[in-house]
Amino acid sequence: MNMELYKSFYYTAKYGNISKASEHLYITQPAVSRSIKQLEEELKCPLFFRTSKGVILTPEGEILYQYVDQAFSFITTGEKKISDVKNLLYGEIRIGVSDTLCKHYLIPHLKLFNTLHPAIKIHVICPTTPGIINLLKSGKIDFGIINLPYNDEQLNFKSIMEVQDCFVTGQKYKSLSRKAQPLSTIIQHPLLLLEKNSNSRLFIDQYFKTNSVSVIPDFELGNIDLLVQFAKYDFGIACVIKNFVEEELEKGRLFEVKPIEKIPSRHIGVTWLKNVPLSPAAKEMISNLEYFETTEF
Amino acid sequence: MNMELYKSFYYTAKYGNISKASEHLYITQPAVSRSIKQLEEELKCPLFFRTSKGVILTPEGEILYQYVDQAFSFITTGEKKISDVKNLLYGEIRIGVSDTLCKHYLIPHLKLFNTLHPAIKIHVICPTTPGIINLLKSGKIDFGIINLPYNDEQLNFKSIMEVQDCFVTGQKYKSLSRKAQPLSTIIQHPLLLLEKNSNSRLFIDQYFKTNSVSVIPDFELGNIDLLVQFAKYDFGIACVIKNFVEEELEKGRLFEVKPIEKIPSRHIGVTWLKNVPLSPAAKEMISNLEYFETTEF
DNA sequence: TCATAGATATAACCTGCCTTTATAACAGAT
DNA sequence: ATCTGTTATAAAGGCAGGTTATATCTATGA
Repeated sequence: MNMELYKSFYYTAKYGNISKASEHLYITQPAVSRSIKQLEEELKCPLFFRTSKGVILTPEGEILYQYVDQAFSFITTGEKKISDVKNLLYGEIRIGVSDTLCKHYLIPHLKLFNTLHPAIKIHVICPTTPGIINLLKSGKIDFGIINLPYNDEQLNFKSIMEVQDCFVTGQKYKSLSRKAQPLSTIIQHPLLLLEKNSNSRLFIDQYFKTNSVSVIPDFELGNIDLLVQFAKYDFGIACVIKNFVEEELEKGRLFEVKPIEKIPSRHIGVTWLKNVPLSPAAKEMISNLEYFETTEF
Repeated sequence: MNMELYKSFYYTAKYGNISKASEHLYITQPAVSRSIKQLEEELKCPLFFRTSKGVILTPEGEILYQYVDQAFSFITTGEKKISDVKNLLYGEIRIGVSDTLCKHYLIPHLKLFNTLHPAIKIHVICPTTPGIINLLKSGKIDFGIINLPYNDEQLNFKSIMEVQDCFVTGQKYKSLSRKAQPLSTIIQHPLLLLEKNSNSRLFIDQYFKTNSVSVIPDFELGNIDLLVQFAKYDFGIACVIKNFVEEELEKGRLFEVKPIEKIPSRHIGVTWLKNVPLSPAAKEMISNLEYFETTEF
């Protein structure tokens, strides 16, 4: 059954007038006239009484119209929703992000995004980096926020923030912060590092390796907040992202222990599937991420 | 927006596979492929992820599909309803008919029709003959059942039963029933006739006029049942339709007074608008009417 | 690693349907 | 009687959309 015929039927029924319908359809009257005739033939059923003032639905036409009318309003709302999606008036974004980045980077940003686009629903899930990659590839999230570098053929990456790792400590080892220390000195103190499954830990391990030191941390913790807490309570020297502890350093609650061998800076990035187009909402959020300033503790 | 595109979209989404969709649409795969592309262009929005195993709806496509799916099932049920109407599995019939014809002719027929077509709703309205004509012309009823003859350019008529008027009486005037009486004798007794607004009354008045008698009835009643009751209670001689009082005559509760001047037979007929096609259900009922036997009191 | 199967995309061609044009027929209204 | 607005009909023509042929991609299995 040709759906185009129903378009003629719909407008003709709506206006009770084939000529009016043809105007709204931007085609000529005979075209509509014939479409209706064709529909009537295919349904084997007259749908309109023809009069000299227009047309009137037959009882059968009336019945059909009830359904066709509904059908068309569904199509129309469907199209409206799609246009809303494009205009960020409707939609949802699913984000995968680690605990730390969620707290220190994403949350403040989400707050802004939400005030700009209140109709967009946002889901956040906080697994490890490999978990994020899996969720991405199985289509469960739109994009992930991870620590770079990361290599994957199927993924796009975009740096959204440059971060600098650093060593921090509490009162007990404050003296070390007076001047830069050789890495070999630093590692003689108790060390607080992230757990082995994190990308950040891989990065810092690489740094130790590059500088030919072998490290066995005294504590391996799940996120930066815990590292900071342990450092404050003088359990040792923690390796954390400096950008996220600036306030603690300024207010003298933590002290930076600078190694002579500089830790290279690295990047936080957003990543998404190459072969899958992003939704307009996700695109919008990603494009905003890079311009956004992180906040402190 | 071209509705045909949604047909391709619908089947492709349903089967997650453009090739499968093309089979169901009885067109080739590139045709469907292009239709979808066109729809995506018109909505300015990708609707499917293409994979090597088929296609998967994008989030926007998913949203659209919810609406399109609904729309299509409305169209489908609409078409189903129309087919039901044709097969007398759905529909309604609105009938205009006088009290008397309703009781003695129509009701028994409706009972049969209803057992044959239980899904058809039937509305009966019982106005006078002019009322029936008005309802017809204003589209409020599908057909009327009236006493013929009746003349109207806009109407079709079809005789469905031949009826014979007759004079009947109770015990009091029983003696008149022994042999045929001259009309002049009959009218010297109290007469019971229908009210002046009825077609039947016009007919019998015409009969009196033809036979050059002038009649002033003692009672003018609204329907045949009342005439029969009054006759039984010896109020006089009633003029009624013989077909509807056969049982009363047989059982000796009424007696026929035969006039020498025979009353011409007349017809009950069904009438409907010329320029408006009848619904299948109405057509079916009308075609059955003529074959149906009337019942007695 | 290569070949295969099954999916979609692309390009060119061409056909048939649908639109347009032009006209008739009809009903009300002026 | 004429004019206006309605639908129906017939003929002609153009283009939307279908077909054919081919490319490309990706899993899958030998």
